[in-house]
Amino acid sequence: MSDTAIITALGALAQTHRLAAFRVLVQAGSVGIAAGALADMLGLQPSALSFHLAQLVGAGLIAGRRDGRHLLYTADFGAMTTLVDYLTENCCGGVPCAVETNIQRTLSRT
Amino acid sequence: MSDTAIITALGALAQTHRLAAFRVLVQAGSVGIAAGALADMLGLQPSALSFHLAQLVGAGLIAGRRDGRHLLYTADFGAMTTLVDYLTENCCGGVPCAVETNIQRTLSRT
DNA sequence: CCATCGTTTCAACAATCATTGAAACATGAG
DNA sequence: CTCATGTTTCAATGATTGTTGAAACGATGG
Repeated sequence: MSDTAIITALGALAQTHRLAAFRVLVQAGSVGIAAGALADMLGLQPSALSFHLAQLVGAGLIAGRRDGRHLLYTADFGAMTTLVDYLTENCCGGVPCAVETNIQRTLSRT
Repeated sequence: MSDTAIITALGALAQTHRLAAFRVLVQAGSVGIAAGALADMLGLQPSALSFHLAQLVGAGLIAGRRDGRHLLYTADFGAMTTLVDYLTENCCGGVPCAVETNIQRTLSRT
């Protein structure tokens, strides 16, 4: 993921409706959610949501696939991880640091 | 960190110069870097950098402190972690998932 | 086919953001 | 006190972004 791709991804998430949509999709998992259903959940006009989903797709954060008349959208977890890694890269000057993420905490509960 | 604070933070990072500045500060650690030195590194006019630093401060991602004639800026690691956690919250529907961050990899090298 | 449903595309407008240069402010040196 | 240095503030301009409504597109059922 290039520097400009990171900027695009951050910019895509830096908007109320897009962040909300992304989080819903992250929590929905691989089944995905149809555009219309998302629009209802978020209280957006179809065209407005379509605009925002296009930005998220362009940023590589979500993907859409057709299912009959519906378009199902799903979050791309790989892209999310790449983004997180980029932000924390060389964190604290490369010294192992005290920063602990919630993914890490989840995994430590074995 | 509220939803709007997250948006502010993401928006603050979603810009070439601000992302570059933040990353330099993240890697510089707690000593910090003076505004002028940062402007040189990034090739920005002082006023332009000041504008961007103000946005990062406003987003809580960095802090500035005076040292004589200089203003030293440092990254706020806590804010960074909060941001990362927010993005990955309820990742994969709450099921412990395969997403592994680089912070986590750093810490596992014990 | 034809009508309809779900979704996207487009054009237009308002609002927000980035950049620039000049001026102002704070600090420390002589 | 006065001057130079480091940094910020301000106003103006151009560029980008978000919203809206209407129109178009693709897929399905009758």
